[in-house]
Amino acid sequence: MNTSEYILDKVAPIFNRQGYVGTSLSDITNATGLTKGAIYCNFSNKEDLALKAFRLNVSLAITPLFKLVAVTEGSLNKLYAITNYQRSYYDLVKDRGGCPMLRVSVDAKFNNPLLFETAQNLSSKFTLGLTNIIKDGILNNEIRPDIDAVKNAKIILSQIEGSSLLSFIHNDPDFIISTMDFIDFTIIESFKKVKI
Amino acid sequence: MNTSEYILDKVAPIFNRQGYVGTSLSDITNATGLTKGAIYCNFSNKEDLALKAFRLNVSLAITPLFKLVAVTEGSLNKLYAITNYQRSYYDLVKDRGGCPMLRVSVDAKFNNPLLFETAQNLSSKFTLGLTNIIKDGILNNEIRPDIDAVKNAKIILSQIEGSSLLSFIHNDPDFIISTMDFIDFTIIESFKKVKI
DNA sequence: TTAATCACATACCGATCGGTATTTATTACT
DNA sequence: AGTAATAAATACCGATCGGTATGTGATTAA
Repeated sequence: MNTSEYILDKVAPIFNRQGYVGTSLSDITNATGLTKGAIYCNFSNKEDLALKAFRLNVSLAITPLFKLVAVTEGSLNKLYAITNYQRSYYDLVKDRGGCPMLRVSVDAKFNNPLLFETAQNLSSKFTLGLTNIIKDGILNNEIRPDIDAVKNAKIILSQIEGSSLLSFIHNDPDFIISTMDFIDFTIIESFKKVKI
Repeated sequence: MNTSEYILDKVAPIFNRQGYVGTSLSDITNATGLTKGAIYCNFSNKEDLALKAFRLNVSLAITPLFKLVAVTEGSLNKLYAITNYQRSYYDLVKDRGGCPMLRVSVDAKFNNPLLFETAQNLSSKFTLGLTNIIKDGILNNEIRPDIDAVKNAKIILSQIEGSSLLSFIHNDPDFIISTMDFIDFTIIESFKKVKI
């Protein structure tokens, strides 16, 4: 691990907990044990560091889910893989300040366009991914053809992000657990074709 | 409207858009046209101002919903009143920076315990309110007795907050609309007793 | 009429902000 | 061994931060 990676490793959770404006250069030098000279030798400025820290947080919290979905066969199985991944999401991110996409979306919308756009794109990718899973399921006769893929993708992602937020607010993973159970037993169940 | 109210009126949307640390005293003096002397004559410090600004944001965005629910008769009607209120929520808060409960929860958790606790209590009140609506519905024979009130309250609130966030991220009120339709036609519908 | 009070403005405080120029130590190459 | 390149430390910059002490003009009460 080189110095840049070391800095990101130490700093990424801080950015996610305290936000972009809430994290100062002295927070960063304290956490790394390095000086400002070292920081600015490895990153062009604070925004550059924040952006790469966000990418690291995403690669730890969300990218594994995308990879898991990619290697899972079948639309219904992909959906179950998502809810299953989310069940352990609270433990995964609780010490890092919760869901990075959520944090940056709220934090950066009105004062860091570049950072916000990155989070926005990630959210779009998530929505589109869900939509395509459902559409593919319809094409492959796994999912009823009368299911609205876009609508249901929006509903499911809303539940994922909302339950993540509320578990985070109340230190209660049951918001996620209950919501994922609901997605499994009610939403995904309603996707299934009636057996003849 | 006295000076304190005038300041809060001007400053509350800024706090909600930029967050607590993201809003400086000069932002405040610029927005109000007043000087620091006037601000500190009306509020003891920045945290005091932020807390009261949060309360104002809540009183404009969320309190009306609580009042609407209070004057609505019947558990199912109360639930429909909530989803109906949410349908116009995006327009209600879009210029003010989104849902204040969501904003402060994310923003204040690790650097402003007092502010965070206020948001946390509000969220608890919301969860408890939903739970009691469902419980009352069961007692009054409006809702099936096998419905888990706490679980469903958590699920519904997750959907409300999550869809609000995503509409806010994508400037697309349809996240809220689709999710509220889903709550109406699937969740609340499943609460209803089967007609004999 | 004058003294006290009040609300806000002005002027100032030390601390910290993000960022940079310079110096120093280490490594790599010839 | 000597030199160039690199990486981090040091020292410093102006601007801004939240907060306060003092000044001032209007209002009120005696």
